[in-house]
Amino acid sequence: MAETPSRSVTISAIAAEAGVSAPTVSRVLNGRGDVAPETRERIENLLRARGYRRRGSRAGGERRGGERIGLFDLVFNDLDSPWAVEIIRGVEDAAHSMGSGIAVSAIHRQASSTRQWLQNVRSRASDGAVLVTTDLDSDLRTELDELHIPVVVIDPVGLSDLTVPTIGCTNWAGGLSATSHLIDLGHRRIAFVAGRPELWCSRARLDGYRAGMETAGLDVDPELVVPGQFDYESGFRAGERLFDLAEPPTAVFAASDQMALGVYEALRQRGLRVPDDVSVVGFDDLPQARWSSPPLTTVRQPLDDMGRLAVRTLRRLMDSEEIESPRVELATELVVRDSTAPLLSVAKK
Amino acid sequence: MAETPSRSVTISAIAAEAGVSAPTVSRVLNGRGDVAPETRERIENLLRARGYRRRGSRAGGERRGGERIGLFDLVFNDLDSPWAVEIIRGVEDAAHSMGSGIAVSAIHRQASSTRQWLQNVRSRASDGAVLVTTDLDSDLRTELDELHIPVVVIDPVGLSDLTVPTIGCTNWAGGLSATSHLIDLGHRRIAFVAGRPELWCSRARLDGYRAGMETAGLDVDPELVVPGQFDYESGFRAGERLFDLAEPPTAVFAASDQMALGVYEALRQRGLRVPDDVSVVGFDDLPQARWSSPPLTTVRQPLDDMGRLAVRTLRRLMDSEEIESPRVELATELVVRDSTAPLLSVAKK
DNA sequence: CTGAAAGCGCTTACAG
DNA sequence: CTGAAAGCGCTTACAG
Repeated sequence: MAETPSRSVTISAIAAEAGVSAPTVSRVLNGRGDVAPETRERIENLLRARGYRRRGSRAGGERRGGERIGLFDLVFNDLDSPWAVEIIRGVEDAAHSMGSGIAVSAIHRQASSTRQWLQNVRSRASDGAVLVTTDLDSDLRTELDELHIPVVVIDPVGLSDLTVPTIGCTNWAGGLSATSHLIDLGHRRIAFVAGRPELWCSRARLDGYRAGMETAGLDVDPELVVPGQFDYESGFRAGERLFDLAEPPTAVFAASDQMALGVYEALRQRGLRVPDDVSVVGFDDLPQARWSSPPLTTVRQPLDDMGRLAVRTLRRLMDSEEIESPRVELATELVVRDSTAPLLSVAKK
Repeated sequence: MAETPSRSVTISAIAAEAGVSAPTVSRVLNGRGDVAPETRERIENLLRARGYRRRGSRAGGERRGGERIGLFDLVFNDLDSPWAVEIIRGVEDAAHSMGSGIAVSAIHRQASSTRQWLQNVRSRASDGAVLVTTDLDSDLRTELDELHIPVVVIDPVGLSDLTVPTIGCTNWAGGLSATSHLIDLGHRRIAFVAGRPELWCSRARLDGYRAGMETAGLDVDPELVVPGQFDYESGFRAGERLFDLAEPPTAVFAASDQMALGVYEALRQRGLRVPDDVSVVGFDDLPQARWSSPPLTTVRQPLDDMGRLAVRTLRRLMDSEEIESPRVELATELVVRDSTAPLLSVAKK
């Protein structure tokens, strides 16, 4: 857990601890050349370990509650995630309404770049960071700890073992509601297109699907559970596979909107119509779900609310208030549009 | 034009000019209570006019080239623009590669909020701002000038009279290429769904369409030019109108992807198929163009490159280098996917 | 490569 | 409501 640095982690404090003078520490901080390598390293370590942050001439009495910069970091693995804007909107909105700004960045792939990025984050000394990431390796964790700012992870994907507060959504319940909706419409042969198998959310959505089927007394035909990777392409291939089956499904529940749209395309190429011939349900409720043809019935992940909650949690952490729970899951909600319809000729096995 | 503030706009300089002592200016800056209203106002005006920025104890010699904070502001009117992520990605990428971060914000609707937002921007004292906006009223312009930082406007929409550098794309040429593509496929009755009429880009795209038609010796049937607002809904209504015509078009060129997807839906509801029955072309190349069913042929606006260019331009402005031109337009490019097909039975009037 | 000294920009008690 | 004084955190010549 990143501890808020006890105030007065000043240059002279560091200098004293390192057994050098303040000017030397200053030189290290400003990347000046003339410092002995060992001295430099010793000081750098101390700087990181103590969570030193530039504070200019905030002299005299301390600002209560630790000084605020009015800036949060919002960090993505990659900015081309389809979720990105939704989350940015929520985070920006919450930050804005408490008078703060947000610095958005992406950890680009190369390791060198990560280092540079951390350097940036450190130098802008924001009040806290919201991470949106599927894999948070332990190196990065350590580095983040050394920033000594509160961190909250938004995790639409379901991470397992984190010591940071994380915000997710109810994947299992979402899977269940999508499946029940299709069953209520009379469907019996319902396929499931899974997400990336290494992520917990994929498993939770699958289990929700199974629970829905079993509760309705329906067997899950293993042929109808096909793998996917959350992206359009894998949804398309899953669709091809399902509708080349001898006995194809009458409804498909895809674990992401992108895959659902891939299924659309596979159906279109086979001359099958949504929802007349096949019902399709997605998961996420990305903006394009509303603009697809037909508009997609899907399980909404409240990404903007998750962003807002992340900022509020950060705020509480900054104020050293108690957090109720290290992991909070917001409710998903089934949004019924036009891609699902009652099964006309109830084709039972 | 925002002038880079001559260095040493210090608290004491302001104090001298206002005829008060430094502590008084300090009090104003920190929103302390005990300052006479007139004094406060006088000082505030001076602060803004001189472009005062907190500088902590950057003592002695000046950092050459004006000190860098390593942060750019990226400002949207609203974060729910479908362009937002693309631009964010480009700007983040360019900023990242020059070791800077980006602060993303939205000017929320209320006037009070704008004030608060400006306050934020001012206090984070970024190195420059990229604005993405369709209407930049003159009040906001003045305020921005008073920030004394370089500003570049990304304007996918075609503003008219600005004294700031703006970056756009070749709307007219894009309209022409889309239209020519359809004509090359044998289409003759080609409809155009226009964008928001008050924006220049709408006019440029329309003119490109007209130019394409006339060059091919085709008359533009006024019935086939229908109004739109760039959004999905208006595209849908335009589609309904076009295909309720006695003699409907065989191809539609919509001035935005969102409207093109609306046209898809109108066609679907009428049992018409894309591209078998009707060819459709969009404009923008948003991510969802690739994931629609069928994947949409569209005119690509290089939004990410526009973002990158904006940052590079800002950089040059910061270094007081010359800018080639106050307005640069990047090339659009026709991306052919599966929503356009040759007209089988050449139906000539 | 390092420190003692001087100095900058800013802020906070403390008077009035 | 305001200023003179003291002081903080940091940095830059300047010696050695």
